[in-house]
Amino acid sequence: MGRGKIVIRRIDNSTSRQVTFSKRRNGLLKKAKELAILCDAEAGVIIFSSTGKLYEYSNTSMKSVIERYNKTKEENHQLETPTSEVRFWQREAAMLRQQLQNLQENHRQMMGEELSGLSVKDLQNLENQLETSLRGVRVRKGNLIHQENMDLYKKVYGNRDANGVSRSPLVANSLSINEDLHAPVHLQLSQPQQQNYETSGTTELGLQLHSQ
Amino acid sequence: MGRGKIVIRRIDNSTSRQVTFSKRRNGLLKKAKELAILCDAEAGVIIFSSTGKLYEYSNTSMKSVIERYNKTKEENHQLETPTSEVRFWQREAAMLRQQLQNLQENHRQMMGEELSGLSVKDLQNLENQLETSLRGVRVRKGNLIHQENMDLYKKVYGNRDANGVSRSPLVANSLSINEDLHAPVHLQLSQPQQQNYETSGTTELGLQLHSQ
DNA sequence: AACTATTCATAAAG
DNA sequence: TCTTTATGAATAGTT
Repeated sequence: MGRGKIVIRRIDNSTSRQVTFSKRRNGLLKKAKELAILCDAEAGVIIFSSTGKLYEYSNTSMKSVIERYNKTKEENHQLETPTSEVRFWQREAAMLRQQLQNLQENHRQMMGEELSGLSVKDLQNLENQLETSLRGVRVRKGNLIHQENMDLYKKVYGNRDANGVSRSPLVANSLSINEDLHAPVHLQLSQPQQQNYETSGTTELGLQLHSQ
Repeated sequence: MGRGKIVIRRIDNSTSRQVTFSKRRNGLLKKAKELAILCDAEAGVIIFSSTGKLYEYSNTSMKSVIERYNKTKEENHQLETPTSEVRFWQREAAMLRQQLQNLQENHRQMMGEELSGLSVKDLQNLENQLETSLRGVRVRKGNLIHQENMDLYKKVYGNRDANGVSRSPLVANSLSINEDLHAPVHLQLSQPQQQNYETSGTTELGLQLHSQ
């Protein structure tokens, strides 16, 4: 229900994830309120943002909702003694530490380290993943450079002739940036950057344009 | 959002109240689910119908949500002064959670995801790192394949002539496996494997030898 | 934070 | 309860 359809999967961009969270959180709480009023129900909504902040709504009280929930579920109330509270946090820390270790091992392998435990098949999968990532990064870099060059172009020349810009060598280069995505990957880190001196450089305003 | 506008007040007609409850309940649970997925949040929804029936949703588990809720509330209200031991574990968990988040963000970027916040320079660094990793993985894979081929060779021909093996076409190929590490990286995942049919294949024992 | 083009949710009817 | 359909609400993308 917006400018375009979206698929329901984690939003990558952290800013828009935050914005969407704020909008949909309000929407959800409003809907819960309406449901409770319209249908004479008891409702409780608890939301933790990815940063751990708590948002809640209940038409009665969260205490009442949770107690009723526990009663219905025939479970015990969670009145923890200080000792059990210590245990809770210990479990929490242990779980987090485990997650961290798993991720760290994975991360080291993606960094090309600690490969000795891997089979040929594992290594092949890792190689494929790295190639996929590399392609993704290059596409993104290409798009970003193109976008920044377009922005600089507009700054320099304004928006007049906006439909004819593709005839400009500068923009023509920008538009073709993704062309060699399937070209060989040069592995030498020390290798000089491929510069196209004909089409990149400093503008009249002294702005440095990017090139690949 | 229907054939007409409605005011938010208790629906008198019991039948349509029930119908509305059913529709809006589903809508609310769906929205909660979407919010959790889209925004990487933890959400819990508890609804009791006017007849006392329980409906619930949580993307994690209601137990987890309620425990986290109680913990958060306890912290906020400072109902009881946590013992130093509890505080120790709370700090520990907070630190681990932070580390985990940092590493997760880094990891997603190495997977080629969540690149929208990165500058051209960041992307260049990431690209360099991925290329370095890729080289490391390929070296390791080459060494491993060579080692496995050597082991197979010994199995087939025994250790006699162990010093002269480098003259064997099979082993000569294994030893030269790392030669093309600086050759272009072919990015097409679907590309056929480079097979050297002269020097790899099935041995007399029916053992399949690896090749790059 | 506001705007608005779109998609989505759902009230009413069958 | 399901399906259909007209319409108001929510919200994705943009500024």
